[in-house]
Order: sequence, then C-alpha cells, then structure tokens
Amino acid sequence: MSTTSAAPTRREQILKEAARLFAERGFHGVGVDEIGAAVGISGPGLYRHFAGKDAMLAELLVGISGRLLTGGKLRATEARDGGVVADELLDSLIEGHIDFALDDRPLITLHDRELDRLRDSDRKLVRQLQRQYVELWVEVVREVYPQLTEAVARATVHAVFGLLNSTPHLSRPGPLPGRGAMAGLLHRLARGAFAAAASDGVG
Amino acid sequence: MSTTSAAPTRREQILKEAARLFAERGFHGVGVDEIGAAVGISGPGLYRHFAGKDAMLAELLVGISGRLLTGGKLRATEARDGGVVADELLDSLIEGHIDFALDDRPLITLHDRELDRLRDSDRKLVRQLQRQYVELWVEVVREVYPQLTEAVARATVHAVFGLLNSTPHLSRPGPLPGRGAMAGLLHRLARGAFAAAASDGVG
DNA sequence: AAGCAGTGTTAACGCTCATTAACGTCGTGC
DNA sequence: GCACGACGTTAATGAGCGTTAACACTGCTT
Repeated sequence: MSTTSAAPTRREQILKEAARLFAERGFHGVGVDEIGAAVGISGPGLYRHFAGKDAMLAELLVGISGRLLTGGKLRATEARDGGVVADELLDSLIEGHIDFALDDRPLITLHDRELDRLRDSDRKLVRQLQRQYVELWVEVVREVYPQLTEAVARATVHAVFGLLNSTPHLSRPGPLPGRGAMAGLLHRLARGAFAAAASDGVG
Repeated sequence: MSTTSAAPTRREQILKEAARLFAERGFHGVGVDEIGAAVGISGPGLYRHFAGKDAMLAELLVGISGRLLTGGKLRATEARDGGVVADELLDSLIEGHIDFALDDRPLITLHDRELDRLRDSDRKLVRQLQRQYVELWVEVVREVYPQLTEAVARATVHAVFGLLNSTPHLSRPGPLPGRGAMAGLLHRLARGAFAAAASDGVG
C-alpha cells in the first residue's frame, strides 16, 4: 500500500524533477522554489511531502545505490541458481548497469557528485551500499579473470564504472549512436577493458 | 615574466587550494572564508588577487582545458614531426591524460562537474577547448582504427575519458595500486577499450 | 452540516555568504 | 624621511534562500 503504485504520486514527481535539476545545476545550485515550480506547486509547498531539501537528496541517493545493489544481487542469484557461468553473469551485470546509466542519467550524475552533501548517517548508508555493489562486481570479475589481484580488480571495476557512466558527458548535439547502438558499444568497451586488465604485461 | 616562476606565488597558492576545496565540496559548498583560511589569510583578503569567487573557478577551468589541449597538440605535432605512427601517438595521448588525471585529481574533478557555474563567455571558451581536445583524440583514434565511424569514435573517446578520470572516485582507504602500477593499468584499460570498439560484432 | 486530513498559498524570519568599505602595515624608491 | 603600492584586517551591507507561520480550499467521513 505504501511502496509503489501505478500512477506517479506527487512525491515521485517531485523526486524526479529534483533529480533532474540537481544533476543539471548541482544541489546548492537549485532553489526549492525551482523544484516546486517544476511540479506546478510553489516553494514551501514541498514541505508537505518532504522534511526538507536535504531529505530529497538523501532519498534520491539512497534509492539509487539501493536499486543498483539489489538489481545486481538479483542478477547474481538468478545466475547462480540457473547454473550460469561467471562470464555470462558479468555480461548481465554490465547490461544492467548500462540500462541504468542510459535510462536514469540524472541519477547517475548525482550518484557520484553530491554524495558529500548528505547527513553523516545517510552518507554512511549510501557508501556502504556502493561498496557492496563494487564488491559484488569484484567477486564476479575475479571469477572470470582469476589472475587479477583484488586491488587491480577493484580499480578496474571503478574505471569501468567511470566508462559506463560517461554518457551524461556527451555533448547534446551532434550525431550520437542511438540507444541500442550505444548500449552495445558501451558493453563491448567494458568487456574490452576487463580483458585488457587481465592480460598483464602483454606488449 | 608573468607566466610561470619558481616560487609559488600567492595567486597560485590560492588557485591550488580553491581547486582542492571546490573538488571536495563543490563550488557552492565552499565559502571564500574557507579558501582564505586555506592559504593563511582570511576572507575578503582574496579580493586583492581575484575579482571574485567566480573568477577563481573560471581561471581554473580555462586553465585545465587549455593545458590539456596544448599538451595534446604538442604531443601530436612532436609525433608528426618525428614521423611516429598514429598508434604510438595514441599511446602518448593516453599517457599524457593519465599523468594529468593522477597528478591533478581535483582539477579533473572540477573539469566535468562545475562547468555550468561559469559566465556564458567563459563557459563557451572552456567548451570550445574541450571540444578541440576531443576532436584531436578522435582524429588519432580513427587513424589507428579506420573502421570506426566518427560518431562511434567520439562516443568511445568520451567513454575512455570517463575511464581515465575515474581515479578520484576510488575510496581513500584500502590497498590501491601505486602510482606507477595505476598508470600502467589505466593505460592498458584504455587501449583495451579502443581495441574493443574497433572489433565490431566479434562474438 | 460539521469536522478533519490533505494539500496549497503567501508573508515573514533568520542565516549564510559574497562583496564592499574603511582602515592599518610593511617595504621600497625618490 | 616620506609617499605609495602591495597586501591584510575587521565591520558592514545586501541579496539569496531554506524554513516556518498563518491562513485557505477541497473532499471525505459520520
């Protein structure tokens, strides 16, 4: 009854617009009046739905990290139960992350940009979720490429995240690949990076 | 006489600390008093050296984009004059970018985070410099991998930038690779990504 | 019909913060 | 020795903005 319903509730509207605005101009760069205007109400009306501006950011960031992690975990357990090899699981993780990056650009942007604006407790929570997500990837990557040290695997995973999250930085105009082509390209790039990480010292 | 000297002048001190602080907490998240305190003077004393807070950010961002571009151009012309093949030039570009990313983390962070806070003219300038830098890379990449479309090459270059610029996101503690190992790893990852971009449709 | 929960509105408060004013101090060239 | 530029300081100003207060309106529920 309280979690998710069909029609987008006002809260969800607000969160969506806030995410967009925060991503565009940064948390401090957006006023509550703007957020209100974006959903048709004005300024302090937001306080009927959220405790404050901080609360919106917190809910956004916790939500993002949470969704990423649970999505990843889901894919992992499905793969394990289905007896799928680690290599395919890695593909699945990549695909999930790409879907997220392409479909929720503003959130991806926020994700690594505004973390420091959170209250200590929220920031700790988000960081923990992020860390678990990274560790999930690291485990799978090391299963596929056993020769990688943990440190190298972790750095590589971070780098690949940077690669996959690069779509928001693409300049608006100009001929970009369509969504499908872009997803395919990013997937290939990520796999190429992992393969290169594993091929140590090859000249 | 005016460009670079041995001892760090006060202006340079201020810029360096401002860059660090902006990167850590965002442009709006840092007060002028903090910047002043970081260099031992306080608050409005900064106005003897800069027209305002905006001016500091502008100088930082223009400086970054400019240095990246001139560095890249230099390597390119050196390579062409030396009769070096495009493949080695690409390595050189990657190496230069990695040096920058590893040695000037705060600046890299600012580079794609606070661009929107600039006055229109400054922002246009920075974007133009960035675009030229990207185009420089795209040309070289297409020389090495002629089968790539311009659109794909550009998207790939952006993605590789995201990969190379990922170092600031690495969590502080934990066993990271040292600087040399990190540089080597990033280089290999970037080359791996480019190679993967070029190997279309390969299963 | 009364009452109340939900959802808005506008006006006011108070704090932060960039910027400016007004005022010192030190070192250097005449 | 003294003017003056370079460099700082603290106090004041003024705008922006998050938040709260006080006050409607709407639509159920009894």
